[in-house]
Amino acid sequence: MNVSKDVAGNRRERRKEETRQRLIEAALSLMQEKPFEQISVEEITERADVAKGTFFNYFPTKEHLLMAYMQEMVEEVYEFLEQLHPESAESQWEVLRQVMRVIAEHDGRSLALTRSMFAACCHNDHLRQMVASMIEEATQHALMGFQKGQATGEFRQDVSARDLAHYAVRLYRICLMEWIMENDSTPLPELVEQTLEFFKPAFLNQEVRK
Amino acid sequence: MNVSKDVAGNRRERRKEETRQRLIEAALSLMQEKPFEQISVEEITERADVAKGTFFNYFPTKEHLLMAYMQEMVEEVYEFLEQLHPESAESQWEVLRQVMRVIAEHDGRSLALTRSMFAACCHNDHLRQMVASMIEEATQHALMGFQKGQATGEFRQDVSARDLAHYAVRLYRICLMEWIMENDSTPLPELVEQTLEFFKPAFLNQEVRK
Amino acid sequence: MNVSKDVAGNRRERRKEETRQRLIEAALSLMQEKPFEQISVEEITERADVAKGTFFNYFPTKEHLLMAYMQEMVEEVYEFLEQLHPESAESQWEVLRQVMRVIAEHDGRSLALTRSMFAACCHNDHLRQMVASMIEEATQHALMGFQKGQATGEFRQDVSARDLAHYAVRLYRICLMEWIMENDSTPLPELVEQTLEFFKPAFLNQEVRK
Amino acid sequence: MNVSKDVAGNRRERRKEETRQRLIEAALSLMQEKPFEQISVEEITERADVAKGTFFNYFPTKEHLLMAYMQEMVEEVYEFLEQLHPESAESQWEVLRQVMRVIAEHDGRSLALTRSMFAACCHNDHLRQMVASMIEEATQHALMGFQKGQATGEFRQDVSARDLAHYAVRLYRICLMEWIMENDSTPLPELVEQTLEFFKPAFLNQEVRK
DNA sequence: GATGAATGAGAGTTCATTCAT
DNA sequence: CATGAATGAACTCTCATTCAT
Repeated sequence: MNVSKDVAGNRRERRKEETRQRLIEAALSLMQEKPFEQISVEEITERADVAKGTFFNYFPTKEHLLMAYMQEMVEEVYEFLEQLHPESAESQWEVLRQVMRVIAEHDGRSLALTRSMFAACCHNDHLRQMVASMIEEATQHALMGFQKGQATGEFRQDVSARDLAHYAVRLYRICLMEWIMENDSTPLPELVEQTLEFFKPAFLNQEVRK
Repeated sequence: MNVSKDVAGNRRERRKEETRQRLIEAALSLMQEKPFEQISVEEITERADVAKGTFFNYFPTKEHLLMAYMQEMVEEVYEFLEQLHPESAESQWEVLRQVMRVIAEHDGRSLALTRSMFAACCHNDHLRQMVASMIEEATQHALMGFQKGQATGEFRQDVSARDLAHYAVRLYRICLMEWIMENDSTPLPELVEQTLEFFKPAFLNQEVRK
Repeated sequence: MNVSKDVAGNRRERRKEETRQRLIEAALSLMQEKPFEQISVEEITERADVAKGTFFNYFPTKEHLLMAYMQEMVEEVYEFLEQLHPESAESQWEVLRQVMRVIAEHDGRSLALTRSMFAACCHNDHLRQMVASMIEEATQHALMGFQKGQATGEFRQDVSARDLAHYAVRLYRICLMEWIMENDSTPLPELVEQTLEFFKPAFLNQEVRK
Repeated sequence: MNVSKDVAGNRRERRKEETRQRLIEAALSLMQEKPFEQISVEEITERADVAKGTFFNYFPTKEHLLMAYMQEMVEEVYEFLEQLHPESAESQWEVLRQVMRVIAEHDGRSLALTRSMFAACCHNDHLRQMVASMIEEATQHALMGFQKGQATGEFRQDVSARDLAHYAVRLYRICLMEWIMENDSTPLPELVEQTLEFFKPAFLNQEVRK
């Protein structure tokens, strides 16, 4: 009986989690079409194929869905960063480039969604905070690479590794922004590639720098 | 009678223009408090001290006000750029820095407003187009400086002046974005200063670059 | 031109007042059918034959309608009391009886409405306050009668005229309550008549009784 | 096995009754905070620490809980009245006063709850019926006292004992109503005391008065 | 051109009730 | 019998826009 109860409980929980995901995905899919604020709860539930009221069993407020999604994204990013094992690489710059490319490929899949999230961040302190912590995490991670690179003389040494990491992350973000602001976009990964290439001199050691 | 009519017509036109400005300013002032979409026409007209219906005598749609304002901004920027006479300067990099500082001081006055405009751009193709043309204009302008700087050997020559200009403008925009995304912001001009300083090596000529 | 404007303004104002009254009356008519809380704004506007949104041009909240109505009632009662000229009467008790009868006839027209107002008062401090001030006003008015009656020896003198007035008003209210709580009601005026008759000894001077 | 079944059955029944009581008490406790209609089933079940669905195993409808509670109150009052043995008293008026005081002390404990019940009665025929039967019961009981009192000459004899009882009960109810309608209430027992004192002459035999 | 009352679609949210587990 | 996820009708309130004055 315990067992059957557990199993049943699990099924229920699974179903619950599934509905939650359905709601989030419905919202994401709609955000490809228009900004979050213009999406009604009803549209979301319709696309998720649940009743309108069900929405509020999962998210006390429409806004909470966005934050829940962002939370998932944050966790995903953390996991991704943890799985990286860049020690094996010969050039840290190369590592940076490759990591950024992977992220760019991920982010680059949906222009509309990224725009929606961006706009949402403009108006929402919580969301901004979450993004900030994601960025901090990424910066921390990059920091290690830059420290190694500074040690080997690959990177410039007249600024702190922290600053290098910081500006590297910014570089990625400018690409993201550039991308969502253009009407006829180059694919994000390319944009990143070009931008990195251009700004490389600001990171690498120049033999003759005094 | 012709004359008096003209005079009357002028007064009328002046008043009309004045009301228009009052509406725009009311909207801007409200955008310091909350995003554009959360501002109602009634709030705007109330602050502008006109009747609700009057709004639609000036802007066919709430959204048109935003575009009208952006149009004004564009024109303002154009005027500003035309008034610059940077030929007299000895270092083009210095010119760039000073121009950016002036712009940053201008933009830096209202965080909330800038956020609002940013978010609006995310959702509005027209607005984005306007911003794009502003940026293009700015890039054009910067181009001249970089051409001179390349000629004197001040700037790197392994990339086109166009690219230099392009990335310089991007650099400004990343600062803008960074600024609106932080919750506890450094003043925009400082941010610009620091960022420029960091990325300087990506623009300047390095004696020993092969 | 001034004149025509004024006339137009007046027409507008008249229409506005008319709509307001229509809304109030629609609400009252619905309150004969069910308690206020169970009436939706839509029902009210439908019966008043205006659009749903119009309601909120007149009352910021559904509740405000009730208070507006109560305000009107209060003013009506004040006016009524002012118009009374009971000085001419020979017996103050008779005056009291007649006044109560008039009021009872007025209140007695709608059982359901009175119930609704009563219930609303239970939950609403503002409403209660208004009722309280109405009652105070009525008490003040009754006070004068009782003072005269005490002077002529018609009323008992071992309690203050204030108390006499106070309890007289209470007596009316108990009838009102009794009336709304019965399922098969005697008409309110009769109820008042009987009740007054029964409690007369508590007001009149003893000596007079045989 | 029969036995164990019975025992188990008893336990089950005890638990069932207990849950029922918990639900009722939870509702009552909430009614101290806001009117019944504004209380959701979920709030009740939460406070009773059972699942939402459980509620409907005990009461087919939210409203039924109120009636169930009222039923309990009715029975309680019946029991209370039965336990009274007022024969021993010398003055029936004194008996009346003391009984009313006891009831007033009971009712006087929760203003908000009393208001809630009152309002509920306004809208609910069943509830009103129950109250009516409670009142009838009380009146019946009072009747005996008044008969005795009339026999001894304590009470006036120009009206029926039935009427005396009737108006005595009304007197209590007016106090109750007065109490819930005031914003700054005198304690109910005091109110009752004062009111009884004032209206005494309407009950007692005249000759007896000094 | 200015006014502001009227409009009505639509928003987010609540909640009594049902029912599969 | 307990559970709590699902339901969907109903709610109050907002607001861009229209239009008669």
